This record gives sequence, structure tokens and C-alpha cells, in this order.
Amino acid sequence: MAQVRVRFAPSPTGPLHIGGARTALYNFMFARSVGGSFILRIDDTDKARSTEESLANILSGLRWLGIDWDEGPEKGGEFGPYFQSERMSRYQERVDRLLSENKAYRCFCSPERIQEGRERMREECGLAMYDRHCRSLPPEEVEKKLSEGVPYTVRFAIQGEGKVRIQDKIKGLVEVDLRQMDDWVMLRADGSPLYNLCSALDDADMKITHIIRGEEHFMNGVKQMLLLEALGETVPEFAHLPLILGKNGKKLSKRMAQTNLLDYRDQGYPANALVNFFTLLGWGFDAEREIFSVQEAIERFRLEDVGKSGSILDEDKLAWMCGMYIRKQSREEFLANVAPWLVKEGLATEEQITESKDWFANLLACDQERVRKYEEIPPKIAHYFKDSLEYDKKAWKNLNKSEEISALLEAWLESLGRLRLPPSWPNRPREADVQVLLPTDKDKPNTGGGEYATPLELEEAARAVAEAKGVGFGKLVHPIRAALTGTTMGPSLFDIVYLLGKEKVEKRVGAALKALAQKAD
RNA sequence: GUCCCCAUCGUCUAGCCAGGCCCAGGACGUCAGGUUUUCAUCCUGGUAACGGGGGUUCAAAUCCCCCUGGGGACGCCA
Repeated sequence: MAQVRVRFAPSPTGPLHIGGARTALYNFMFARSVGGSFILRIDDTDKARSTEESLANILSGLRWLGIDWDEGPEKGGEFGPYFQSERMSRYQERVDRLLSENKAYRCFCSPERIQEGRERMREECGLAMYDRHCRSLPPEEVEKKLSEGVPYTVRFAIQGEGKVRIQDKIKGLVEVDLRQMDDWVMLRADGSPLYNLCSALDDADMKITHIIRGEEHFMNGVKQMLLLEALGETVPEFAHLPLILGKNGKKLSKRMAQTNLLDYRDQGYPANALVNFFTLLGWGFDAEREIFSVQEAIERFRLEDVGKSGSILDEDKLAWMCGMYIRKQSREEFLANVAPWLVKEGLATEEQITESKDWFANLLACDQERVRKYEEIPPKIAHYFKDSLEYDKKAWKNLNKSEEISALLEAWLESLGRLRLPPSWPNRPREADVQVLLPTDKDKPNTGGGEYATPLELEEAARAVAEAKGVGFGKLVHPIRAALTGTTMGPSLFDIVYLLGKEKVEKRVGAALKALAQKAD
């Protein structure tokens, strides 16, 4: 097989859709799997709808996913230009040739006439297409209209009868009756070329060997094949991917799901998780594994193995997969990934994060296994940065459960006085956090070793308090958690105590005591 | 309406091309337990599918036909 060349050819008429992203990904994986080239071409023939903004969105979307193009915008290549709008001059010559060979013809019909014809055709034979009125116009008539300046489009003349066969790498051999094919428009009345013309010609000129795109383009494939054959060009291989469907089983739409790729980035979905997930939509790694890297996928990817049926995007599974990828990150990676959200939510500045990176890293690590996307982090850790707390319903209930709780909290606070708890951020010395690796792992307890009490030591002390007071450990722990965080959920309590630091712990327990006292009045 | 495509647990899929090893495997979800100071993680177990009907065959999820169901296309959009 000659050098494989594939392309992703989005039109910059809107933000990159996740369906488009998956198409790009499959093109990319196929190219890499066979050592071919992946080309990015911008199909901006529709000037009216194309925008710079959409282009920028598409490029950053692809880059975010790690889909790197070998030729295309900002990269160049020997088959440029890679913007269709800059290739306009290349089409006319071939349209003229088709015109002179009667493989194309001028159509002078008004849009209204075409519409009527289409409806009539549909009623008569079910074929909703142009009635080919102008195809048999006598030459004199054509000349006359031309001299009168009647606007016209140029249509491709479907030749012959019977069936055409199109070999699709995914769908297999498909037969289409030529009667089903419309004499499609190649050139608008203003002379500008349309998608099926540009796309097919560009693919030929760019020596594209495989066209991998969504199934909705299947009929365009037939049109393009016929055009290329009429021109004597080589027809590339086709592979039409089944669609991604929404929960309702229909083509994925904005209404049903989040379809804008960059929205996923902006909400903190890890890019590699999304790539893994997209790969699984229509393809299987093997019978057992769900989690794998792009590299691993590329090694065994084969176009022929792509499924034929559409697949529904399961948001629950996506969320699970994101969680898996987040848990795999090192604390340094996780901090780097989450930092922008901390800044965005006003929890800390970049400088503060850099300055106290160990504290932040530990802080985030404690919640790492509790989130599935980065944007879930700020609400969970916001309390560390607050002066006063509000208790949620359950937390207040835990705090207010029995009369003895105040006494318990006081006893615990007193016991803390005998231990060295690190100061609260931002006055926190670096040693407090470089030495202690959080979250505390009971199987691999950290030895601490510094001057501060470790979370494990804090826990032992608390257990002693509970024992001295003759209550179960839970009776002590739940109110403390409520007093310290305002909620009933979260990381290991003594990790929180350690991270929160002396001043904040004392202040919060004091505030809880006060709230309980007021309530009692 | 016409044409094209598709059809395994609720969802993503393995198995189908080269029929028996499949009273159908994995994963998500869900349910029940376990670990745990809560939540989460983690672990164990359960739940749940070859759309229907005909063939072919000693044997069909796998091959053929019909039906049904679903999706896509029918633009001077891409």
C-alpha cells in the first residue's frame, strides 16, 4: 500500500463537536497505526458561516486531546494550502472540463422551481431530488439564457443506469441505485464551489488515501466517487464511522448532552480519559481491558475492527473513567491540573500556590480519589480558606446529637494542647508539609519524623480521649468533623486536622462550642 | 415517501468473518456484603442480553431469508 494519508476536514462554523473530535481521533489513530500522515484541512468554503473563533476553537480542541497533525494550519506541508478558501482557483478548470464533456451542465432553474420539482418528484416516485429540467436544454437555449444573464448553477450529471458499488472499510460493500443519485450542485449561482466538489478534489490533490468520517457523509462518498471517476482521478478508500448517539438513541445533539469538546476541558475532564473513552465508542481494545493509553490503542487499532452500529454516550461511564485517570495522577500532576481552578474560584493566587506547593499538593491529594473532574475540587476544599463556617444539615445534627458533645470537644481540644500541630496556612512552615505525605495510608504509615505530630499520632490521641470519656470513637470523631469542616463527608479526619493547622482548628472548635451554647440557651 | 445502514445485559462492548470450547465473557450502572471515623477508594458476591419467526446443519449468538425495531441521508450546508 502506498503511503497512507488521511485527513480531518472540519468546517469552522462552530465549536469542535465531540463527534468531530472522535472522527479526528480515529483518523489520527489509523494514521499512526500504519505509519501514515494525518492532515488537518479546514473546509471553509462557506464563507458566510466560517469564523476565526471556530477555527481557534478547533485547533485548541485537537491540541488539548493530543491529536497532532502532520500537515495543516500553523504547520504547513507540501500539499497546501490547507484552507479550502485558499484553493478556490483549483476547481474551475475541472468543472469546465466536465461541462465540455457533458458530465456537468448549467442549471438555470430558480430555487422556487427546484423546490416545486423536488416535491413533485417525491410524490411521483419518492425521489426527493432535482427533476433534471436543465439537463436536456438545447444549446441555443443555453446560449440565450447565458446572454440574457440568467443566473445558473452547475450540476454534476449522474451518468448511466444500474447500481454503483462502493467498498467501505467499515460498512463493507454497499450498492446504490444510480436513480437514487441527485444531479448535485457543484457551483453556486455566484460561481463559488460547494463541499462535494471541493472536498473530493482536495482529497485527490492532497493524495488522501483514506477518507474516515461520520456515517452521515456516506451518500457524499458516492457523489465524490462518481465525480473522481468522471475526472479520471484515483478514488480513495472510504470508512464511514457509525455515529455517537445521545441518550435518546438519536444523533448526538446539544439538547441531549454536552457536545462542545472544550466545555469538557473547561469543566476539568482529563483529556486522556476523554480520549480513552472516545476510543471505546465503536471500538474495543480487547475482551477484558477498558483502560489503555493512546499508544497502546494505536498498536492494535484496525479500521476493520470498528463496529457498525451507533453508540450511545454513557456519561456515567465517562465519569468513572475520568475518576480512574485522576487517581492515577501523581500529586504533583494533580496539583498542576487543579491549580487553575483554585485560582479561578478565588481560593488562592498562583503565587500562593507556588509558595506553599507542598501544602496544596497534600491538601488536594486528600480529595483526589473523591473527584472525577477538576471543577469538583474547589467546593470540597473551600472551607480551608474561610474564616467562619456554616454547618450543613447533617453536620449540625452530628454536632447537636447529645448533651455530652460540648464536653467531648473541649476534652479533645485540651488534648491537642499537648501535641504539636502545625500552624495554619498561610503562616505555615514548609517543613510541615514536605515531610508528611498525605493522605495517610494505614498500610504505609508515614513516620513523620519532623517536629509536628503526624495525623496518625493525632488519631491515637483522639482515641485516648474517647476512651477516657468512655465513648466510642465515632461519637467523638463525627462532631469534630462537623465542627472543622461543616460537613459530614471528606478525607480522613486527622489529615484534615493536620492540614487545617493549630489556629484554625482551635478557632473552629471554639465556634462550634459557642454555637452549641447559644442553641442551649 | 425513497434509498442506505444497523441489531448481544439499561449502557459501552468480547464472541460472529473461518458454526461446536458460550445454558454467552469483561466494564459502567445498579443491588447486597466487607474494609473504614464519614464520604470516597478498594475488595467480594448478585442482577441483567443473543429483538421475533422461518430455514441450512448432527450442531447457530455465529450462515441464509422474512418481519419488527432503531439510526442516517435525501440543501445553491458541511
